[in-house]
Amino acid sequence: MLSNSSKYALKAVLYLTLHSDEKNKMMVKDISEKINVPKAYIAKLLQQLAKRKIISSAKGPKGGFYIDKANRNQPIIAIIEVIDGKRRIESCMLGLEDCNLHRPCPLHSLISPSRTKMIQLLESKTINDLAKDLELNKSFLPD
Amino acid sequence: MLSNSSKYALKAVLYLTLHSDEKNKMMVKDISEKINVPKAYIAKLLQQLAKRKIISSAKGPKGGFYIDKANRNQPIIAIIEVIDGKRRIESCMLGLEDCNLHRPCPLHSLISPSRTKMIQLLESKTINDLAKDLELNKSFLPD
DNA sequence: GAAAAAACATGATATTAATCATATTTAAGA
DNA sequence: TCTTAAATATGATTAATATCATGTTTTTTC
Ligand code: FES
Ligand code: FES
Repeated sequence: MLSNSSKYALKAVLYLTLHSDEKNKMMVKDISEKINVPKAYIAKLLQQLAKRKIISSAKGPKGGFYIDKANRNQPIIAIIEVIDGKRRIESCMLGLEDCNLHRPCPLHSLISPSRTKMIQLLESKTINDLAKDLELNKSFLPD
Repeated sequence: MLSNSSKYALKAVLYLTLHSDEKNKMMVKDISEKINVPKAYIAKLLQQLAKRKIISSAKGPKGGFYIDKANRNQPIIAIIEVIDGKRRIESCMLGLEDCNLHRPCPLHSLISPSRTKMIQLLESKTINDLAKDLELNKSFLPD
């Protein structure tokens, strides 16, 4: 469903949402340690996210990554789309080019409704929504 | 979600369900051509499925793979479990060891219900159920 | 009981995804 | 304006999947 990279990216973004803002930027090194993902690996992912404005960044001393107001209100799926691409999550279960309603594969009627639901939730829930759950101890960031 | 291998396996099993029985076995070569999957690749998958009794097989001249009555009534998920393993489909979205209800990851509440639903359907629908849909032109096997 | 036709077992190669490394650019602060 | 601290860009390596190849065993048929 999600690539490893997307999982890491999501962890990093949520961590940043809880622990950074315009005034408090975080360095790759610290993020990496806290979320337990190799530094060079998460660096690459964070750079991709920054380039696509999912998160914010500043170069130079006192620089780092952070999440600003606008970043916070983006849907979860934005992260996944940048890292995995839209296709991965929406593609046909049996490997058809597109999941085509006019010529559905044998699994389509079985799983399509559930998947559509999932995607809708990923589209409607924001980064901030998930961060709130974490703050309220309704959920937990895995090591 | 599903590996390529699982997708191929499922295609092959459904094709066999429609075109084989105890009296009419099919050789790898023919299956491979019909479902458009490389011969050596699908052969390996079919052998795994046969060893785990998901499908049937017979060696020697006039041998081949086929689906018998018992095979037909197995749940779809049996195929996926043999090829991908149970873990792949049930694992936590954020990469936790198990999807743990006592310490759910941030995505859990969002996607777990949909995923559970999907799994239940894969458990309850049989190979035969999907084959029926194909016969009635309610669904189609991808090339 | 020998020859051939099939699955079976095992291993090799190729492709993709995950991980690591390093040189370049930018901006802060002395 | 020089030094340094950070992200950025790019590419190299490693590991996991997907794909291909080939020798071995079983069973039919003559
Ligand atoms: S056509 Fe395959 S999942 Fe929709
Ligand atoms: S704990 Fe992550 S999906 Fe359930």
